Amino acid sequence: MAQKAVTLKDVALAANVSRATAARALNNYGYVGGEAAERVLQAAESLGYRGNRVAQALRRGQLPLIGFMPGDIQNPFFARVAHDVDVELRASRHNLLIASSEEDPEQERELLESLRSLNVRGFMVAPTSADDNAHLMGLVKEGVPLVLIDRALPDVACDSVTVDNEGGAREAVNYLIANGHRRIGLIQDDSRITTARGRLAGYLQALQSHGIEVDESLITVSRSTVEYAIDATIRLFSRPVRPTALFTVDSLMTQGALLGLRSMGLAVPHDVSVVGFDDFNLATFTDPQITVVAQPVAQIGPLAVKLLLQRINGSTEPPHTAQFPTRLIVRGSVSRPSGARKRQQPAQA
Amino acid sequence: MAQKAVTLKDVALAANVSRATAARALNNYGYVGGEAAERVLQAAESLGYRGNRVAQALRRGQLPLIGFMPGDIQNPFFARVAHDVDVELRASRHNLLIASSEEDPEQERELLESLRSLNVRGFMVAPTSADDNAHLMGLVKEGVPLVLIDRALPDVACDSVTVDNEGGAREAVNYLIANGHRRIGLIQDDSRITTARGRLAGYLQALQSHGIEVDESLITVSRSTVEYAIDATIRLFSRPVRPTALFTVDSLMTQGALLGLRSMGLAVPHDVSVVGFDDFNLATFTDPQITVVAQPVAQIGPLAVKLLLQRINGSTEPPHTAQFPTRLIVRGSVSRPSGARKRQQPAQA
DNA sequence: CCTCTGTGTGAGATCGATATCATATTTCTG
DNA sequence: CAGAAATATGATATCGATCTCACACAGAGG
Repeated sequence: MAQKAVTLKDVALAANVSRATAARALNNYGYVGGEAAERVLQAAESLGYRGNRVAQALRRGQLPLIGFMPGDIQNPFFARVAHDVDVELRASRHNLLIASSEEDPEQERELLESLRSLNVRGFMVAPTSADDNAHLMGLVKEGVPLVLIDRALPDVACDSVTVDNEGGAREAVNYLIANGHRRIGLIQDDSRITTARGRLAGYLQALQSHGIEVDESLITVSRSTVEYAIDATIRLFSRPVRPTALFTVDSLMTQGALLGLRSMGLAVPHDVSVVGFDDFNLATFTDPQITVVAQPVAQIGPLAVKLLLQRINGSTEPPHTAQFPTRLIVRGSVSRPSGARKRQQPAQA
Repeated sequence: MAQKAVTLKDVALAANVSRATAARALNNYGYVGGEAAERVLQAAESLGYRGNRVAQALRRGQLPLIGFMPGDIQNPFFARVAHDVDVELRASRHNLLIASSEEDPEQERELLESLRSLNVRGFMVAPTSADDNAHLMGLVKEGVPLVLIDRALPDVACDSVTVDNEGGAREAVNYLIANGHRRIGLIQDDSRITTARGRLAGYLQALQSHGIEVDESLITVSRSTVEYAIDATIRLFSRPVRPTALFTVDSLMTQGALLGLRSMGLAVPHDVSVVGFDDFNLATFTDPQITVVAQPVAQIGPLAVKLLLQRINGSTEPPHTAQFPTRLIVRGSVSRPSGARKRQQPAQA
């Protein structure tokens, strides 16, 4: 099929010089005669010489590629980060290899292996599991540049760019509590995932600091897709005693929750108050507008790239763990519980 | 930094055989003694031999990579396709290189060049421009496997997987006309993009087939992001004579339009009816639910992969141009125009 | 006992780019 | 004008995996 590409040898031949001289002319290093250089450049141009990045990579041991491994590229959060990373990386002539782990630790490991053997320059990973990460520690030990995005791992000594999950969740739930809610549902990711843990921790802290007993039955796990979240919501709200409020840990789940509630005929915020982690496009178009914990998405990709490039360029600084603050954006999806049992809520007045 | 990886040579040394024998044992071909093979496998295992895909690629001239070039990975449509492609490709041990063209033909060309020199096995491209595509024709001429996604190009003789843009748009606009609208706004992409052209054509056909004169001032161009679409909407609806209905050509623009209309205090569908191309998660949560032209997104990625792999495996069939039908999903965002001048709409009753 | 075939193995070439080294030529310096 | 320094160039090794080739040695058949 594909006719073979023009190689340095072809160029050298056409310019009537050796490969060595041709290489020197093209990459301008060493001594090259002006006239010879001219002929080489000319030949390269007319033959459409492109260079073979694979051969170059073999020579210098690395491909100018970055492996990007989100949980799911369809999540707008990761899509945004991927986009920003792609753009930033362009400046340093790297390309982006994207491979979703699909939140499967096994797949994460395998993909990492496979990209590793491609001599990728570095990785940006949103680790699927908080515990099971010998493979990541291995990377670090071998000195492979690695930046964790969205999810930090204390065990893995590398750079990370995250968000204050615990604080954000706490603020959200505090806000619900301040509005008189005590039965607050939580729809969260698989608890392997560190962000899920952080957000759960924030949820628990908020409840406990207000002396509200934690009811395990209000905590539901869902995959991070709209469809799963719809199911989870329906499950949660089909129980005999319903939550009066709901906190969802990412935007796809928030959307799923909204759709689930609607399908059950429950009105937001009349029947159920909702706060979601991560803002989304239509949060202000829904009726009511949705109150969310916003993350500074736009800052994550660029910072991650900066850190990664520093490592690639040999920085041996101690790991830099950036954690951005979140911001509660109050809109209209929270009100006081309608059928509230007043006695249980002394702080309400 | 990164300590050097285990090479075949190391394995051979450890197993006390030559590189040739080690290679034979690992890839089982040719004659290898049972005992020697055993030792090699053992050594490879214990040393953690991974193989160097770059060296392999140099040898056989290709990297098991596919270049995927969407207009914007943040568009849920492309994110979905990318995800599906990623998953499908995994089965044939290929990885996905994603690089957004950001709808810039120049960038598309450059990225293509740069991925080309990586000896990528094939490309999936959503071409940014309908006209300016010598670079893609070049690829085809050189026999590089290429599948166009979402946007076909008649000039480029290669496989493509698209959707019936013209028909979908026509159906949408016909539906608006059937509901009594005659001043129908259009928010569309840059007209370089073939999908924009197709959808525009459908829009025009619908109008013309009903004898409605086309008013250029109702056609607005926006980039495909929520933000740009908000602006475009506001611009469109700030003109003295407003459209009574709006057709938007992709889901991000639909969302932007909804937000823009809301910001102007225009209610859907009371003041403005809306139909959007491409369905989206929250289309059924908004109030009203949004009527859309749905595309069979889930089918695009898998088919594109199938076609591309066939090419990679040497198929020389004539180009296969798949075009999926669209489906109008009627929800609640269209009603009869409120201030309609009845006289002009004889067909309304 | 001596070919012939089937096994098993290593040496070395190859893929394409690049860096090192050695070898010319100049050109300059004293 | 000798010798040093600068310039220009080509041979060749290298990166790691793979494959061809040639060679060894076994047992089989004559």
